[in-house]
Amino acid sequence: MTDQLSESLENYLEAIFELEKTHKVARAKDIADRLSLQRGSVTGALKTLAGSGLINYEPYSFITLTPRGKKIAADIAFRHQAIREFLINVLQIDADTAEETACRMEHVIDPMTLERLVCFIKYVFTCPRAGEQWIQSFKRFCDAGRLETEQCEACIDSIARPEVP
Amino acid sequence: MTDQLSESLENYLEAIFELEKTHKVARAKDIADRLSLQRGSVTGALKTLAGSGLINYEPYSFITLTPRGKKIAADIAFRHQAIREFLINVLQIDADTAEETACRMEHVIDPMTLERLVCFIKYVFTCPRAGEQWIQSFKRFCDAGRLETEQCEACIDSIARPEVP
DNA sequence: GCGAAAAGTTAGGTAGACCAAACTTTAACA
DNA sequence: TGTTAAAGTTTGGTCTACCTAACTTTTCGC
Repeated sequence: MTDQLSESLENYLEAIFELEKTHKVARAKDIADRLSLQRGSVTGALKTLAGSGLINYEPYSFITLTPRGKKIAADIAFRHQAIREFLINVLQIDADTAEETACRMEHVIDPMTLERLVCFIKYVFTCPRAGEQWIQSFKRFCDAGRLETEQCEACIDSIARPEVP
Repeated sequence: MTDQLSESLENYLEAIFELEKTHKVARAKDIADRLSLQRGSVTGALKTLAGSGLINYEPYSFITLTPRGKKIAADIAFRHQAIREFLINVLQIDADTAEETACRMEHVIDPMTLERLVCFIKYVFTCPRAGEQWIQSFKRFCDAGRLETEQCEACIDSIARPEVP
């Protein structure tokens, strides 16, 4: 009941969550397609999830999340989104790679790291010392393998100071 | 042969790698202890790894990594270390949590993300706009939930400009 | 409303990764 | 050097998560 879900079951729950959003209800076929599994594999997982009280499931009927299931699924989706944002906006990873990596990392990140990650993204785009310009410079740092020291002076001077009342 | 290792086998390889460093050779008992497994479980895994040419293994004898095994193990250890460093030095996660999270993430990070992560750590501690002071400010940002805007002016003025010849 | 296609389920099977317990080999020391 | 404890292995079993293929139910187009 309260024990935590396997990576596999988390994926099912996440798929149902997304399908509910786009299609109102989730069908076994769509879940199978989304996770690249055979239809037969889905049935067993649905029974497990229903047994844990996370989805409403009767044979040959539609599948919906219970309140408990929705809460957990939303949490998984949040983890996914936070990691994806970090990879894309901070590390400047391409969208496809970021998506795939987020799919794997979402199952292994702990609450503390998640919290800090979210906070860090916010910090980077809030603190005047960092920001979009600073991230663009990171991208060039990656390509060049070194800091463009000759532009440091101008870069530092360009920092916008926030108004303090 | 060339197919990639399961998370489980990566853990065995990493354990053997660390034990070789500290004890010269790895013994099945130590591997079992390190991974919190029963001795019986280790034997099977060792056969698999030997079959893949990653370790030297004869029944009742010591275990060592082959060159190929060592290369892979070193790569796993590098992934582990990079993630751990990021968590501790950038996100300011405590050492124990960072260690545990790195143990899980090392199996799912892709080469591109790893490269960028390593590069990002270097960037943060190289770019004058960031650095140790900036990270300390991040820590306060996490606790306070907001930027200490009233100190922005002084913070920006305190940035050390690198000498350019 | 009927028949075929699509969707869902069931049954039987495989593979990986583990465990517990019995058994074998090695090592240690008295 | 012989005995015994520790280390290593084997065996048989479990659990999860898949698959394929046969079968059942539902849905949809005519």
